[in-house]
Amino acid sequence: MPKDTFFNLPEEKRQRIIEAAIDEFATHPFQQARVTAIADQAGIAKGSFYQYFADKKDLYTYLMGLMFQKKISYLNQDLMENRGKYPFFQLLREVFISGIRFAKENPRLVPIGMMLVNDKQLYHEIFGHYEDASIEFFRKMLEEAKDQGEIDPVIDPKLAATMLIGMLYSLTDFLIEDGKLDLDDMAIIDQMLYFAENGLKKKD
Amino acid sequence: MPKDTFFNLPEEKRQRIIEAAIDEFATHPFQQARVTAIADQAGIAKGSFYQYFADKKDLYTYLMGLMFQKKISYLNQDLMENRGKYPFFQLLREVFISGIRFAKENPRLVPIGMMLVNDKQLYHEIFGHYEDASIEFFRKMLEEAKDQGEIDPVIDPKLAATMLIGMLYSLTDFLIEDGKLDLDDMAIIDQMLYFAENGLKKKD
Amino acid sequence: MPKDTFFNLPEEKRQRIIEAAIDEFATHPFQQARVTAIADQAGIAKGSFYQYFADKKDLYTYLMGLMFQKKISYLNQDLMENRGKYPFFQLLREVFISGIRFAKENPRLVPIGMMLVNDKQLYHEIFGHYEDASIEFFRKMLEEAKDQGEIDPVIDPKLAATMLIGMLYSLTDFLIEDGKLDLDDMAIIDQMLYFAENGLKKKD
Amino acid sequence: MPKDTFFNLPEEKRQRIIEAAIDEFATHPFQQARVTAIADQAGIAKGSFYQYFADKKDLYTYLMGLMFQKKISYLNQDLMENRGKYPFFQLLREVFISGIRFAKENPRLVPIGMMLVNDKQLYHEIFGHYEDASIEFFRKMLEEAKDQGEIDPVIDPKLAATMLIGMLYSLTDFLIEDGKLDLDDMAIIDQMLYFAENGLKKKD
DNA sequence: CATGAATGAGTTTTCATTCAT
DNA sequence: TATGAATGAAAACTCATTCAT
Repeated sequence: MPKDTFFNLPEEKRQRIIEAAIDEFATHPFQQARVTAIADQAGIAKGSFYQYFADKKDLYTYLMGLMFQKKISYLNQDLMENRGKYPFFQLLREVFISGIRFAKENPRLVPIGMMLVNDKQLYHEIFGHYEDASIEFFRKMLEEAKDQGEIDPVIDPKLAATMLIGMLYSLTDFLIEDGKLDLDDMAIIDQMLYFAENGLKKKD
Repeated sequence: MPKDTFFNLPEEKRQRIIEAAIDEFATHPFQQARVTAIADQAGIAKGSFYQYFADKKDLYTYLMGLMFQKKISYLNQDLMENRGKYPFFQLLREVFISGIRFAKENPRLVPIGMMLVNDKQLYHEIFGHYEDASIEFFRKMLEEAKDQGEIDPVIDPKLAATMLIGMLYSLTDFLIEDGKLDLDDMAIIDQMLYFAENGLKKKD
Repeated sequence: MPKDTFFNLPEEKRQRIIEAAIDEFATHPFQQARVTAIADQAGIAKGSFYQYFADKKDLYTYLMGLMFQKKISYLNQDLMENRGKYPFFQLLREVFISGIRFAKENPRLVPIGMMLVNDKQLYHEIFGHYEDASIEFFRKMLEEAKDQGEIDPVIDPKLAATMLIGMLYSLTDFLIEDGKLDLDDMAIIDQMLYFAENGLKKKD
Repeated sequence: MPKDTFFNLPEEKRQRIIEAAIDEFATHPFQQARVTAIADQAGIAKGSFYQYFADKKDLYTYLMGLMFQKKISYLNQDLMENRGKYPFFQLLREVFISGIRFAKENPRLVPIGMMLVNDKQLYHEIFGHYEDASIEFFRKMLEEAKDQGEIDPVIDPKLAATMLIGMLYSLTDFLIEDGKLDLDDMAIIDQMLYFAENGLKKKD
């Protein structure tokens, strides 16, 4: 956790530091990211950095927390809280939409997340050793949908969750590099859903 | 490219160096990987390293080339060369099988690939700016299959290629961490194929 | 010297600062001692510290003065003022007793003194270049005792003073680490005196 | 332990480094001593320092080892090995002589030892937690002499050992600062011995 | 070819002290 | 007077690369 001094800072300065940190972490993996670059970019003294944060990881962890919250905030809360009442594929659409909106509106955050996912060591230091949260999230949804008879009974929920996550990651990564896909966002979501729905739904 | 001196080395020594490099790059992202560690592990002098390679990246690039070739070598050559003659989903099964076999038999190579994919900067320095090869490969296969009427006409080949790649990546990553999935390799491939086939095939 | 602001402080706050300083200097040599730790421990703002003291050394010097006074205060004043009237070895006993009582009752002050004695540079900056006061004190006492015929005439007073000081230092250092000696304080003093007396007194 | 690279260095360079280290550690407590100063003084690059030693403590520990050996080497080996055959006070004289010769001939080493003795933490990290070696050494000698009837039975060996050490330390410290004592070395030893002998020997 | 010592730029982190409010 | 944010000069340590032998 950042120190009190950080939270006592004027909003504007705090933002400058956060933006500078995002810039650095979006372009360098954690170990390569330089405190000096962040301080310079934010226009603060190197020493000040350590008035606000215990060390590089402290800032990084804080940032990951913010990112996580932000990502969550893109999900339609009503749908998530009452997910029992909605059909699975509507929920899935909702999740796809929020994931892609998040990526589009926060393109610099995507590579940070990607790098973290790839640095298993760091990931566990920050989020502990419980199972990858997103996979768990999808797995549960699939399990419930299977019980409701919406999903093909031969499908293994964990495997399917892993595949859905993979699709989503790969796609958002692809999306934020300009011009890699000609389709507009809605078309992409429709195709993903079409693919997933036909792939997973119960055959009659 | 490594220098001639490297290729003049006795096979055994060359292998030792390559193995040492794989060890280091499998456990550290490129920038973090230490030339010293590789030299020590290979039992050569640090100075010798620079007799064989221009610098760290030279070795890394060479390694990526070897890896690429090895990966290719897992594909059934007959199938690939005559791919016009086989149905798409049989080809896809073949690719899935080879991908998973490669990952299972070369688990240290998987994280190296993952890390590289994540370091866009480095990736482009090494493979240039042409499109991601694997996506291109799948896209073409899908394109042809679409022409043959095997694939649902509403499917966008590039998008579908991206999704298939994503699934495969996510899964191999998952696979090499022991115990993350209870299914055996064949069951995994069957499920992936079942999912992909239902998701992509032409509906009647 | 501390600034006026320090002496205008309410007694209680002044004490808190002094205690905090003792804590810090007892556990860290001067250079290692941190102003921040003292301020934190005393519950004052870092800036306030510099309202009270010119710098770290200012506080340290002040503390050494207090310590010196306190040490003196353990000496039986009557005996010291009229030391001409008492036999040397009674005075010596008195000094030993006061030295050990001081160490026992102010264990945190002992290491501070030890560290200072060991940092010649700092010692001279604080106490100037006049001869070590304690040695001088003993030397004079011995000189007088020699004139009175209590001390063996072959004894060199300055050398003997140095040896007595050495014994006393070494012992107090030893004493404050629990369990290093099984004897009780009085037995220790008796032995020291027995040793010193036989070593120094005039033989007949 | 220094790395092999250090021992492979030409004698002359190794000496330069050792001398530079002694200079730095003689004038600064361990924490205050600067690697940069040592490297500069020795005329080597900062990076080279870390080719030779794991870190600052590595060099320091090595130095303490050298110092210890050197100190031992000043003792008359015959006397020490056959100490059962010699009277206690002759042995003591021998130890005093060697201690003072060592200090006189290696004046820069004395403050290093003093500082180490005063940094309990560091001392234990380097020499482990066994009892202070010099005190033990004297204690045993006294014990044996007591059994031989050379020492006054009321004397506590451990306490006496501590006092002897204290005298010796205090004196060597005093000695190396020029002009602090007018006596020549032999006179000093004679006085110390005269003092100790009268203080400790069995009264008839 | 092989060796391994030498280099120094670059990185994180610490902390006494200053200064604006 | 009190505060606590800001500063920057150090310090330890790392490592790719060069170079003399």
